[in-house]
Amino acid sequence: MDPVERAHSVTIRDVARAAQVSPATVSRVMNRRSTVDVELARRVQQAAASLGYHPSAVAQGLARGRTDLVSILVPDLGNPMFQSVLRGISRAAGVEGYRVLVTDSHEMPLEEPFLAQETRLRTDGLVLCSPRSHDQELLELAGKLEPFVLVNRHVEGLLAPTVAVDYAAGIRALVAHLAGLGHRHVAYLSGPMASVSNQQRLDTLHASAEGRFELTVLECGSMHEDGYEAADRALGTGATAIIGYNDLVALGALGKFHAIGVSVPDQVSVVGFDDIAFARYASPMLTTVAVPQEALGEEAWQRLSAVLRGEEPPADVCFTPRLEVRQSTARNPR
Amino acid sequence: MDPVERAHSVTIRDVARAAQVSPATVSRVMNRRSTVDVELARRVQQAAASLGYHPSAVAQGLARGRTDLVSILVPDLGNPMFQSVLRGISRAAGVEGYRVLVTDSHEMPLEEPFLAQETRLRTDGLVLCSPRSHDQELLELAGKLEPFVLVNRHVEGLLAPTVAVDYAAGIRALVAHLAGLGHRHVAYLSGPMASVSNQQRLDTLHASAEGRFELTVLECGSMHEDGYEAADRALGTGATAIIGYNDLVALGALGKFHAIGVSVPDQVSVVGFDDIAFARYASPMLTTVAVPQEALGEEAWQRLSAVLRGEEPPADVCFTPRLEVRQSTARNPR
DNA sequence: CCATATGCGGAAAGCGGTTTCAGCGGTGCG
DNA sequence: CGCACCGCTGAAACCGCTTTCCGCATATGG
Repeated sequence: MDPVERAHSVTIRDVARAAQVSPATVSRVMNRRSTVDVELARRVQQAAASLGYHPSAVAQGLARGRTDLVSILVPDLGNPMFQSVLRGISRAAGVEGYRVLVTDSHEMPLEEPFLAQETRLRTDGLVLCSPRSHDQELLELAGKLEPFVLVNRHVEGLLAPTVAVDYAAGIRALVAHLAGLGHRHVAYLSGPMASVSNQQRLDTLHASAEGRFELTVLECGSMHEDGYEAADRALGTGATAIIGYNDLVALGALGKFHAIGVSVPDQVSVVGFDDIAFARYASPMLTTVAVPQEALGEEAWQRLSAVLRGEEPPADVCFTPRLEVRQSTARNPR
Repeated sequence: MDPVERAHSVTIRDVARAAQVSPATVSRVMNRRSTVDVELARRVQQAAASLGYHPSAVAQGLARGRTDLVSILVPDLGNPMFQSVLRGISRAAGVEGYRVLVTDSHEMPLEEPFLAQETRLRTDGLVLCSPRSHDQELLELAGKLEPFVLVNRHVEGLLAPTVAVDYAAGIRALVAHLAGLGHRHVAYLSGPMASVSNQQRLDTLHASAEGRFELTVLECGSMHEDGYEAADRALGTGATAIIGYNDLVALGALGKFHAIGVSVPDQVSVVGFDDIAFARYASPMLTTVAVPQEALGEEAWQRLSAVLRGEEPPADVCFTPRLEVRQSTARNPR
């Protein structure tokens, strides 16, 4: 009764009382369920409006067994690549009335399983974006994560819908490009060592560089600063071309070269991965392997959405990235 | 009973039954509330573990009247500025066990009130980031949004905790810098016309440019592409310096100039706002007004957190941005 | 040794909705 | 005119968990 103590929101019962109907009827009106007498409906609408009633999403969630929320877990919210995927999902999900809960694992693979489970518990489904955990861990976790979809990662034996990118093809295109420009020594600025996608790129790189050029691998990281810091180390190896783990790293290297007066691509070529928006606006414009980022998110949502509706999700998709040759690569000057 | 039909998750009752205790006791054990006999506790723990029990966040939310979720509404998830703020909030909130629900209004001021309310309904609190709506609208909405905090925007007469940036000071520093370099004609690439912050910058710009240089305003936008597209238009006005609405716009212009062979800063100076990470890595490195982005998010969380705990939030804070002079500005060549 | 304080655990009442089910009056048809 | 059916509404169960309240058993003090 105490108005101070009960600052709480107005409930369906309050509306029912005001409109002199039962809560059931209010619920029906609010949800346009079975037909309700037009006069009653009007009374309910009016009561709801004048009381400023809004149904509690939490209570609805409990009653309906559905929250209209989905989670997405990314390794680094600071990476435009994941931001784009997030945008893609967020936009597509929004159209169907779903909202998105974001969790950032801050590139800490060990935290990932816990975070994934924790965030999943709060929503109806989950999108795992470039998970850094091991296959084994994901397989064990799968049961508790369902329904979920996997983005940017294929896990053998996992039944979850997957939206992936054929990075191997991207690597091969990159290698062919650099070899074609006459480069005989290439440095790879490696991503987080724990990252599976880094491992894959590394394997493919080794395999396809074989016989074409010498490959030097330098531990680096996944962010701007890492690339910036590693750039001159890479140059020191004598490499004439540098492959960044992703665009962030490549752009970081670009920045460093500019700062120390090393000309790209005249003295050294630089390439990245992802084709984030800034790759096109950097100077020189970054040659990179273009991944359809928003489409990745969009496709991920299509699959999650289907599963949530109890339907069969579309078949797994694997985008073949496109080599985007711009200005940061040129013929080997030596 | 049918295992197919009841694929549903295991509830607290299942655990209670398995451990031969009441649901109340299970709850107590799970929440380490009042002391429970160690033997019983063990039984419960074990039952929970073996059944793979995890309490339903939704049910907890309803029962406790608290979701441990907060919302954040941003005008453009694609803007690194907001991503940083989001990171700041997300990180700070995470420490206290809160997760973040993100909503992107896609620079559509008219949608904002609806989205704000909608997203607020699902959580315990809201962070409104650079809202584009009018003061009036926000004032009317305030009651239904509480508790919330305002970032990057001050609204007269609004009691909500506010974390702001003194853009006027930034503008003045910028104007002084450009005037000091001898620029007599400056073009402003205006942000979304509906945006309040754009309006403010415009006003301050007009006021402080008075008597120092001629100011031409061009409608532009808030994104990369907008800046890219507007760059040569700006050059066409005869301006020797260009102020972008934000870094995205400025970097877009930089990209265009590079593409068409206009040298920055030799032929034209370019400055932006925010100091997103890429500003430092662009070439030439962008002169800009640096806003402490993650700190903005962090401070916002401190205030929201206090209100959620029922405490008095810290006083409003207003960061004074710092002019970050880099390489994209130089003396007027004419 | 009895009365009172103390602590632990279960029953039950919510939290704020949705949904099933049954009752009610009214209509159509035989 | 009576019966079956139909559409609309309210009562009540339920979603899964928390928390108050109460009873019981044991420890404690007089």
